[in-house]
Amino acid sequence: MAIGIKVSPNKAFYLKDPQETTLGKKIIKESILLIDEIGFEDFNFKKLAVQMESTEASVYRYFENKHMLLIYLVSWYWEWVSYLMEVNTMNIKDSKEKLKLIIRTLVYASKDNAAIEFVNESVLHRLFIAEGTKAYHRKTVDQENKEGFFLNYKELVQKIADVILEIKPKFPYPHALATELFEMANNHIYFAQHLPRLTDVEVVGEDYSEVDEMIEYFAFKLLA
Amino acid sequence: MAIGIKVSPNKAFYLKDPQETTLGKKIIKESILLIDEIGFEDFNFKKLAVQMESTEASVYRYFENKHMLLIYLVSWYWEWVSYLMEVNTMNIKDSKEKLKLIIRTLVYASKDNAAIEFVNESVLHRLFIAEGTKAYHRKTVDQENKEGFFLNYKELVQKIADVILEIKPKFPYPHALATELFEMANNHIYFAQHLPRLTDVEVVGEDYSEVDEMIEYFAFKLLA
DNA sequence: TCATTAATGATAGTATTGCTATTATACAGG
DNA sequence: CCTGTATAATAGCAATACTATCATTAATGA
Repeated sequence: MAIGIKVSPNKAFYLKDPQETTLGKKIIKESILLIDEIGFEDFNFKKLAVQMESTEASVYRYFENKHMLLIYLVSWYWEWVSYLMEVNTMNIKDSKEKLKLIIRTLVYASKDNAAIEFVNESVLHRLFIAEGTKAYHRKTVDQENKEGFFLNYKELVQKIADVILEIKPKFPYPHALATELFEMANNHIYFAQHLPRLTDVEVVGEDYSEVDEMIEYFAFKLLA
Repeated sequence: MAIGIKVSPNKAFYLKDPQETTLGKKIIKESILLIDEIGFEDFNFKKLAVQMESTEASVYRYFENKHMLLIYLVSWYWEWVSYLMEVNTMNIKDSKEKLKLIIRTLVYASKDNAAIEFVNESVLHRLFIAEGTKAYHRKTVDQENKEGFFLNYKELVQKIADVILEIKPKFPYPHALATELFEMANNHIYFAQHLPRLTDVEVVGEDYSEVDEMIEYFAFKLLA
């Protein structure tokens, strides 16, 4: 996300646009750090206010509750990855090469970058891996879906699916494969770090190359 | 799970074995129904007590908190699927046929069956699809993993991985593929029902056949 | 049959969470 | 300098997440 570019999550996510004010940006910045640190279950607006040296009431002026804040952050992540994908595949002609670069983007989403200064994308990536699915695994999913809460995810998947179809126009499951590539990237980074017997790859520090290799293997085997 | 067979989740999950008493069984039975109905976020022991016509304090004698109850239920599900897999592939010689039956089991886990009378496996399946990942996407995952909370999942994955290796001994990612088959089954049933643009399959009522077909396609393409 | 114990129910109470309301202060634009 | 807007400070309330105590019942067994 080049400097000056603004990520634009759905207006329905917030009561007041956090990107418009200093306090709002601080909420985004600090909530990412705090959720990453203590986990979404233990996170609340009181703790966030303390960490920000602001007040609970002020945070509530921006977001209805912590679920809406998570939706906002997760949506930001989807948009951010979409953007990275675009940038990284720009001017690439070969579809297979494009898919490789897409996979690399999904795995290494956090790659440092001239990004929005108040968002630590690397931490956001980790947050998404750990908490992302909680955004849509709720009883409210259908209503929220109607209101467009997950559009960014769908657009991301559509973009990947388009490339899949460029490679193999008759592939019967382009969206499902796109979704799986994205989910696999996140899942197997998490499994490698926390439940290693559920995977075959290792992650050492920031080195996700084995995950990248594996997903490439899966993708191209399926599209062979 | 033939009548008389007892599922045996880790003792560390509970304060007092719920399978040993009438009230305990009622907690299992009613909590599955209530979580399925209102979602895990809104679920609490007070509401469960009301639904059971018991008291909050009584529920707390069995489970430390709702997270531990979820771990118990999820673990039950993993064990139940493991058991079904065994039964369904018993006496099957051909490894490919075995994998097909395993996939069918993962997708149709809820298939009615001479099961434990106080657990509605069909509802448990739905609950797992919606809430399952919340059991291990928590800050406590490493500690809980050490205490063996996820052994049932690992054993399930190992069983599938063994069959994968029977089919293709040199397949480089047997555990990851096993995990993905399981995760895909759950994800795409959920996506088909709630976020259809993330997948290519349709689920109509209880008919998961398109999911089954798709996962078979993925698995055998990868093992070709 | 009585005494003992274990399980549950009934009730109460405390600390924290989730959220709303009110007023005061600061400070930015006209 | 005035006026509106954003934030801070504070309070408060209802719900949640437990814990403790005691009474009641059921089951066990001497």
